[in-house]
Amino acid sequence: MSDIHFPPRELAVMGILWRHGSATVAEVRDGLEEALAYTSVLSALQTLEEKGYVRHEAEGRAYRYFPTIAAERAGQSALARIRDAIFAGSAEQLFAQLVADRNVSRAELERMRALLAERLGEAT
Amino acid sequence: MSDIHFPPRELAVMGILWRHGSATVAEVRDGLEEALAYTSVLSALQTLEEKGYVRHEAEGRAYRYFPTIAAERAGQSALARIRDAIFAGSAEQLFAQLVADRNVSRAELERMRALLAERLGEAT
DNA sequence: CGCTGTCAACGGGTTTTCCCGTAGATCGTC
DNA sequence: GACGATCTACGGGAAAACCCGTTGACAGCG
Repeated sequence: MSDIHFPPRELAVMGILWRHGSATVAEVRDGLEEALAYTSVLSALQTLEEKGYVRHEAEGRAYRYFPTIAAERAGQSALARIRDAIFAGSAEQLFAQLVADRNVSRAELERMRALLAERLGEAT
Repeated sequence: MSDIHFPPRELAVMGILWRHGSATVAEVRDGLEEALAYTSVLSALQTLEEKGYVRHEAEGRAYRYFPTIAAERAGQSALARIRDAIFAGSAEQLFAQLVADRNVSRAELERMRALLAERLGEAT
């Protein structure tokens, strides 16, 4: 039910916070692919805070921003949306597309297999 | 590089086109969860057409709309984006989140396993 | 022919997203 | 204390997304 949706720029910012755990405005700015003005990054953070996806603490003279939503939860929501809209509700089709990517390493595929075996081994 | 991104409403519309292969305005409207005015749906289709994600053919007095982009391609792009932003670039983590969903059936999991075995069996 | 229903085009209003300049506060330094 | 660097708050402009009313076209029907 949680209808979480991040527009492109805000998602990019959240991505950096998830990777780092937390970050200052300057750190987010450095992490961003596109070179934005300092105030632009700050604005993004502020709107995210307004939406409740982020909070901040004072750190010295600056603010340190923390995600208030776990990456897993955002991921769950995003995957469900993609599954339903793009893959006609089929997790299997989604998976097929995922592993069709030539860039996924053999090691990764093997760990997926292990994960799958574990999941399949569970009691019904 | 293909930076495909569909805002929520447009994604919902595309989803219906992908499911049906094609659809008239009325059909899209019926398929949508939210009850929108006819003209609102038409507008969405027209902006999608403007962006080149959709085209139309005359069908009787009405138009029939077709997606011009394959669901697989949109899916590839969407998955890459959430993998990078939410799962720190790890397809494995994304996969873990996918199968963590209690709603994926055992049958689906088994087909994933088969798919994975096939993919792993390929020559390096 | 006139009425009714369906359709696409158009335009406009509102909200959201995006980007940044300016202003004001604060800290360290000379 | 003046200066420069760094930071947040604020506001505003531009574009995108969203939602729909109105209009005019056209087809079927009595």
